[in-house]
Amino acid sequence: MEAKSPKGIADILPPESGRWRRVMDMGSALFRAYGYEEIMLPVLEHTEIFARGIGEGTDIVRKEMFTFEDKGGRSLTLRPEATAGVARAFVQHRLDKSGLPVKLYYRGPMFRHERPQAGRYRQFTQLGVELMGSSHPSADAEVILLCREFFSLLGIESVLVVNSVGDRACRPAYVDALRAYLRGREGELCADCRRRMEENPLRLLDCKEKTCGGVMRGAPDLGEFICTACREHFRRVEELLRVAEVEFRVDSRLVRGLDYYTRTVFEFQDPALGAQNSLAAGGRYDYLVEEMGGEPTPAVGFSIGLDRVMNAEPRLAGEGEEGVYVVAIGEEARRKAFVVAWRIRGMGIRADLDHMERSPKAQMREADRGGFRYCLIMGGEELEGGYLTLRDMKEGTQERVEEDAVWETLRGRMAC
RNA sequence: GUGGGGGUAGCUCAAGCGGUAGAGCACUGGGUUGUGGCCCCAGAGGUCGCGGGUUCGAGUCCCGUCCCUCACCCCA
Repeated sequence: MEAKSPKGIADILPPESGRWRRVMDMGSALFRAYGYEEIMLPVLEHTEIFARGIGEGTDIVRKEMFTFEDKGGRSLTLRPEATAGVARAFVQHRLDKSGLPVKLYYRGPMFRHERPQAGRYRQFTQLGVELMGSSHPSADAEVILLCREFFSLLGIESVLVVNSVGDRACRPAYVDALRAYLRGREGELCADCRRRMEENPLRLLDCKEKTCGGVMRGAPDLGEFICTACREHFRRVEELLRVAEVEFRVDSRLVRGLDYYTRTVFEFQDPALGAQNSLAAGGRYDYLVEEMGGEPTPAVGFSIGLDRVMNAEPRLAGEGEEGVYVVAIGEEARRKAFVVAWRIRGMGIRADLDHMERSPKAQMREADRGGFRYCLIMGGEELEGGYLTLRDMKEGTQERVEEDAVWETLRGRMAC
């Protein structure tokens, strides 16, 4: 047996894991400040949830899902994204019954079976929000604003691109026009695009194949086919973004790889990141809930690719030294140190001690490396004198503390 | 699924034409019979990805294979 994690699936070790935790905690706090509550979703769903939600013809469903049969012969799939699961939960628990909108956020691992590369892993972490029940442009604007705020708090420069992909009323007409334009030009398209012509012609718009790009340059423009209602909706979203002084670019070729999107779609990109430069993406999905069997419920949301955010080197406030390392010299002192550390921890203060029978010097070094502000030293002298030595590792000073006064002293020091 | 690059110490990397495998960082101990960071000294740590071949001799050359990585594609 070889101890090795599966391809594209990685561990996140300390101290890196600490940076992840801080970013996730910051995100959660931010989402709550905007009125979103956490929904904790299962990692497994029935395969149909994704097949129907994301779209049978999408690459995700066609070739990127971890799908298997359980012992009862049901087909289950590790979630490749979260929105379909949120919609499923929304319908299953009749969340619309207790008042709209429902504002939820989630965080956790997603899975897609792709060839790994920079910024693309088979297990990756997403942080996202869904605002369900409102068709108002202010809902679109709120989630976009929230997403931008997330990046700005981390000091990450990102470019916001928005577009409208229309709805049931107008998109079919555009798709027809696109097909008509492409008819006769199939020979110039890549194999994937020839297939997509039937299943999801919109995807041809952002195909990166050179020849396809050439063909698409002359294609009808999505922006000109959008119906009046969608156009008006998009105009009001843009207006709100301007009021909030959000910089953005409209790109009528921006489409998403998931079928459920309608009207507003957007993406936050980091040009410095390489091929996988999309940090976050989202949009409106007004038909997904009814697709899942619920009441017609318009909704809008986004998802942040946390792995890519971490690759973008977020600026994090440094964590200063804190806590107490208990240094023990001699067996008797070790017994006592064990109890002292336990009591300090009981006070809610970070504390640690040596388990390796190391020298006092090595114990101090451990305290230094571990980022402890204080060392509480006890040895023969202290045991005899009935006091402890408290060393401030930052200032390099130390003082005697009477045993009975230790707890109060620590409590006082930790407060400031 | 298709290409490019690469696998040598825990990490980052060296080893002219084949000739006893090294450095920096990290780690452990010592320099201080009980005091961190800096410095000095010492130590520990390697199936040279794996298998086969050529050779007196292979980290080095040949064949195969696995893995990692970047890109296409896809997308967060």
